[in-house]
Amino acid sequence: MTTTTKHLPADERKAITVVTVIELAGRRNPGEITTAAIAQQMGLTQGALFRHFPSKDAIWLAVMEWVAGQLLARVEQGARHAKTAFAALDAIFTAHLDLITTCPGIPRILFHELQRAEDTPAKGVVRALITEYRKQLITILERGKINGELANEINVSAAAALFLGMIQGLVMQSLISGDPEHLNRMSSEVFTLYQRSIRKTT
Amino acid sequence: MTTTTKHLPADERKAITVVTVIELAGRRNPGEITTAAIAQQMGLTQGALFRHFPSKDAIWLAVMEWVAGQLLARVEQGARHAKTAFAALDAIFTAHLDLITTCPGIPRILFHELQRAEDTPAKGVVRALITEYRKQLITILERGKINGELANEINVSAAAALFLGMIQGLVMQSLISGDPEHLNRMSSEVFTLYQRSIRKTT
DNA sequence: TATGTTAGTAATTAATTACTTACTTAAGGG
DNA sequence: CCCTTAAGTAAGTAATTAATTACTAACATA
Repeated sequence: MTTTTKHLPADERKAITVVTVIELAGRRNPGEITTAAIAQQMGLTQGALFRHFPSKDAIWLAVMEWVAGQLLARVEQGARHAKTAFAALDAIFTAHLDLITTCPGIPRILFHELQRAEDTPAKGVVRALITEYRKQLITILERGKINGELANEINVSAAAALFLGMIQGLVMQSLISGDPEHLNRMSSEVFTLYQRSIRKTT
Repeated sequence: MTTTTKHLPADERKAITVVTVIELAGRRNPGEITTAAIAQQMGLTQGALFRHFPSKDAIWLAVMEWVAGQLLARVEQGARHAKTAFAALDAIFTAHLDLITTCPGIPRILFHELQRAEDTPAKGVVRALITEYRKQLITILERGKINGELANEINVSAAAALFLGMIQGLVMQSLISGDPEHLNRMSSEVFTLYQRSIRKTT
């Protein structure tokens, strides 16, 4: 029996808050997620949230840190356990899309935070996330050049940008079609094209 | 002398409203643009806006129609005056980035509208825009296959998705870096990669 | 010039929002 | 077993927002 007590330790409550926000972001505009909506989804009163977070921005910060952690962990694991550069890129691509498929709210949250005009701490976390992601990609791409997998003339910075754009494009397409299955159907075809764009042509 | 009277004909006032919103979206989060802010930027009182638009959503609808018109006009022109498929894609790519550079608010507006949960009329316009854009791209790509410019084995639907993703990726990168110049520096390098992804390898 | 219409103002309204406060309840260690 | 304290409730508050209202100035034209 899961003793569903009302009072939870702070750490646990914080963790639940984060996943609740991500779940809500999968269904509605992140900018329109109110503290009242978060609380209701958790079966809590609105005021209770402010026992654990000093402000709404603090909630967003916690969410971003969780997302960044999840995504970077997958990227790093993909980068580590792969022999070739292509295998590494494929692993990262798959892991990234897998995360997005399980948590459709994540790309929406990231987009929304980047749109904000103010330089919030949460935005800083997103910026750091993308910067680190790019760095990992560039390392892999340069390794691929040395291996002879990739053409020497390609611009690795552009190749990293295209990699991220490829994922974004897939996300946008599924946002438009409203069909999350769209993502899985298209992804392998698009990745094939990406490989063509950087591979060495013998 | 440009008689800067206060009273303007409705059509003119509507047009000014649209460009004002786009200009504001370049500097702040589209979701946080209030009717008061729009009015202030136009040198008008807030209530006056509702003489010309029945609701705020109607303002967004007008903005989307204007954006869609601008973008599709450029796409179609790019498609028309080009001899080869690659030339057409290049023309569209350049025209699209040019529009974004002059009006940085446009991609932000489109992203924001796609994020919204409700199915607003404005969102419908965006959906139609992207659908038509994709259709044009696919036509060009298929023509390219027949020409022998493109490899026969490529998936044109995926190639269209990658084209849009490429632009999105560039926009996102410049959102992150906060540097609009970043876009121009990177764009040609990324487009080179895109060409590699679809061209026939002899 | 008289008259009807369009476009404007200034003030107000109802709803919503993040955040606060005063009080209550449940945990759990000495 | 009690008592401190962390966690939760319920009812606020001040600020902001889209939309409305009653009124006025500018324009068109017969």
